[in-house]
Amino acid sequence: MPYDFGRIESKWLQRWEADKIFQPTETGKKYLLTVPYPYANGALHIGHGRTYTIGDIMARYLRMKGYNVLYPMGFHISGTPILGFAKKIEKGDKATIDLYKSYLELYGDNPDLIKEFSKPENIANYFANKIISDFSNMGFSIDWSRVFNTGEPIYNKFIEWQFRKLHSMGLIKQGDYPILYSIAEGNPVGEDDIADGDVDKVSILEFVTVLFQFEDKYLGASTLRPETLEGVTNLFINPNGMYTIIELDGRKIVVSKEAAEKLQYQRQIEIVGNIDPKELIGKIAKEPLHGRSIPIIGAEFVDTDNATGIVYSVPAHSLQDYLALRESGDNIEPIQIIEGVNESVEDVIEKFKISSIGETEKIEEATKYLYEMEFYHGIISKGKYSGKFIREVKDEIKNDYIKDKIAFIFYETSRKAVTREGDKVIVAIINNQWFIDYSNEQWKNKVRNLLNEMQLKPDSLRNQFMQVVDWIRERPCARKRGLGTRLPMDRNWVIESLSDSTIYPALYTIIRELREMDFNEIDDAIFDFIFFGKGELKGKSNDTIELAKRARKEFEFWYPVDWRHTGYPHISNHLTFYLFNHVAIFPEEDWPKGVSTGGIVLSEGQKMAKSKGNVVPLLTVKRKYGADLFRLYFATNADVWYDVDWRSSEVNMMQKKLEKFYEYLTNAIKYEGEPEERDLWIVGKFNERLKHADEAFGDMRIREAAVELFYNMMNDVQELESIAGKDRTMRAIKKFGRDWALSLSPIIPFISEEINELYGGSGYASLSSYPSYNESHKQILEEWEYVEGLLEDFKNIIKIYPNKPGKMRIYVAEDWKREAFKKFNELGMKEFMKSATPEQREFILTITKRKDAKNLRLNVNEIMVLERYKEDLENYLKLKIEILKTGEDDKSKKSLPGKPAILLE
RNA sequence: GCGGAGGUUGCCGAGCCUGGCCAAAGGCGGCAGACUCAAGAUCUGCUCCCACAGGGGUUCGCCGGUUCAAAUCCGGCCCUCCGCACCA
Repeated sequence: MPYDFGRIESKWLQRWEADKIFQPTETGKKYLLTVPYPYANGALHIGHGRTYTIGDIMARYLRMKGYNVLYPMGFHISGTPILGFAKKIEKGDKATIDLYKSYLELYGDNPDLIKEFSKPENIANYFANKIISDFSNMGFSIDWSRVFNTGEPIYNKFIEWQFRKLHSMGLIKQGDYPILYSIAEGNPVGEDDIADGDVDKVSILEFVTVLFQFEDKYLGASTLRPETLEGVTNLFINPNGMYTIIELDGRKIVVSKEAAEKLQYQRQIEIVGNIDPKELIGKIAKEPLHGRSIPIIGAEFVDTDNATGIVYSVPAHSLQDYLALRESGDNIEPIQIIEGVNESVEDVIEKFKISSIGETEKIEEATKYLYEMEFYHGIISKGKYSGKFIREVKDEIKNDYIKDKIAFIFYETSRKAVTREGDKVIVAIINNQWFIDYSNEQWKNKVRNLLNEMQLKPDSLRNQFMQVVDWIRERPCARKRGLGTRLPMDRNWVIESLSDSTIYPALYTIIRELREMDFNEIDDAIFDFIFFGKGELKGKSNDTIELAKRARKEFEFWYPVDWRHTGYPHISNHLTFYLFNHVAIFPEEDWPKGVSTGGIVLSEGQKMAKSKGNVVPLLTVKRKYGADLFRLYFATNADVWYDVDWRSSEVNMMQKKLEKFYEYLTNAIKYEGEPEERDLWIVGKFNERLKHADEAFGDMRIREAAVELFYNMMNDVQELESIAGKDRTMRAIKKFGRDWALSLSPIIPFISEEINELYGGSGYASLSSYPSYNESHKQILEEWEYVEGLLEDFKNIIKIYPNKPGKMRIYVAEDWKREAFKKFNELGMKEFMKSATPEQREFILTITKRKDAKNLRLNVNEIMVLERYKEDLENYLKLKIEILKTGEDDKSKKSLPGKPAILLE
């Protein structure tokens, strides 16, 4: 019977679905296992597939171990991406249209359906449906009766309830917040909206703009190093630039024209007029600390499109300033204000071999070098902060300047950036931005306590989480656009897509009851009742009350989440929010029990990326290889927490192995008759491997379990076949074939069902008990392993034997050696030596030097075992065998108990 | 910078927690053989060096240490990769 995965997989899919076998009811030991829902904006690839496969393998394993496992799934549609794609399709953007047409083609749908995709909800619905079929095809044991998406009204009500709760607990705040922004679009922009945003990240820099008095105005000079203000010697301004006078907080300030535009998005300013830089150059300004007179010097290197387009110059501590002054010939004496650093600006210029100000790259590198040195080791030697380390007072200095109104903050992008449409990206301050206040220390402490109680895999996860909890601050939780749930406190805002997906596993438990409820009756009181058992449902209809009670029961039964698994990039965001929000909203008994993170998937050795053309869609994999093969590949190729590489050549190798496995099991059943007793070591071997694999599964070491049960077991069977021949092997396989298939059911569920049925198993393999360890063949296994040792020795010798041997003499060690060795093991060296004969002493001294001494099998009746396998070995090795007791022969004297001497001739 | 992971024999990649059965699983690649008219596929064996009757030597990023014994434990150093937020 050839391995036809298409036939087998669709057969079992239909049966599973017809019998709804993955829709658990509230009985027995429950286990709620979740994986974050996918974002429904495109076809899934094998990277997504791996995470859900790991979840499913664990779900299936635990189900077979007697747990009542619920593995639910929903869809994420919140945020801007789907909206953005819909908009682009509406606008006729070619790249986006081609991409979505390719998805339609992939799924075998008419590419003309693309028109539908100008509506975001159509994109979401289309892909949600495709993902359901993709996931089902992969054999995931998901309860689809509980599916929902984050855009539907019931979900919105649930999230609104959550946010009103957070708000009432004082965990939601408002404040001003800098953000990347496109003037042309009038909107905030994320990494995805920026050209090359993924490869060259844009961050927000905080410049301190210091005000230097000039006549009735001020010049706003920007710096990233406000601690050097004491050392200022002059100002630089671009003679070819355009400058504007603005009014801010009642003062007239000169900045570049570009800066003035940006500032309109950051502060309340008014444009007063323009000013020609020539009117400034050569004149004098006053620095704000002591009112020293400072010359204004023209310098073309000043970029008017970076910060305010005016910089102050500290030649003693800035390479660029030093070089500029040296080249302009202005005779200005640097003012040293930092000590404790061994190298001066001149030294660094020397060190990096910089000859002119044009060498931008070298200067950048050297500046970083100098800055890090001064920041970590430098001590301020002038002014108010004298004697203090820069790293300790830098922030204080900045804040003092702002307080004293001699400086303000100017936000700038870390590099020049444009959107994918080519519009300039700047930094804007959003007023009254809503935040979730993750900086709250009491809240953090609760999360820390939870982390100490939780099960986490891999072990390093606990440290990583603790670290994140330490540095996490307020997080903006709403945006002005996007799909999702409107913020109940202010309906102009939409809850941001990571913030609306933290406690939703709770919704899986009750969604079915909510759907039956009269939608208008669903309100906060209903959620309070279901989740906390609080309050009475006054004024609700009887049906609603009844459903709410049922929902309460479901929730109490299934919650908390026993395990959540996802990829490691989620540690610092989603998983952390998941913990924080559970801790805030739910009572302690409903807090998460365990979390694990997994590695990512590489394709042919590289990160998957559309630009590299190595993205492998889940669907094509399923069509080409079948779900079982896909699952087996990921199970065996790397442990959960490591990255895994998808290489088609290796997948092909694995396919052959899997076919062979299937062939063994389907063939074996056709063989009549009982197996030979002497071949049953294979059953012992299976049980040993099963025991080991069971332990590994329990600890989520899926790879170890899979390798043991699949690879190693296949090798054992092939070993048996090469010695016992096909017929005997097949009859032996029948003895444990069904258990073998069942033991692999979490990984290859379809083949498992097929084999289980073939072997007359009743019911579904997926719902069977996991096979249990049985030690009835332990003795024969040990005896066989003794023979394996002999074969090993034979191989070593045959390698160096000049021609083909016709005969092998096997000398079994004399009994006195066995006795001596046993005695030695019992008594230990010291005691043994006291009572031993000289002959015994010499023997023990020589063999204890051998490193394999501990390995000897002493409990085997060697002659009996050798006689049993003599014929098999003769056929296998193609020579005659003679079994003898050790005599006087030199070679034969090498025999040890459990390790006979061999003589070839 | 902060935090995490890791550097193993031609390549990929186990082992390391719980030192000795470790010249170190498995796969790829390579070599030889079987099969074949031939190629491919498949199967078998070999694949650090030297011995050529089961022996010896040198290896697991580098340098030291602990130990009878270190790829494994400890200390220091060098190098690589990943995450660091308003983005799903």
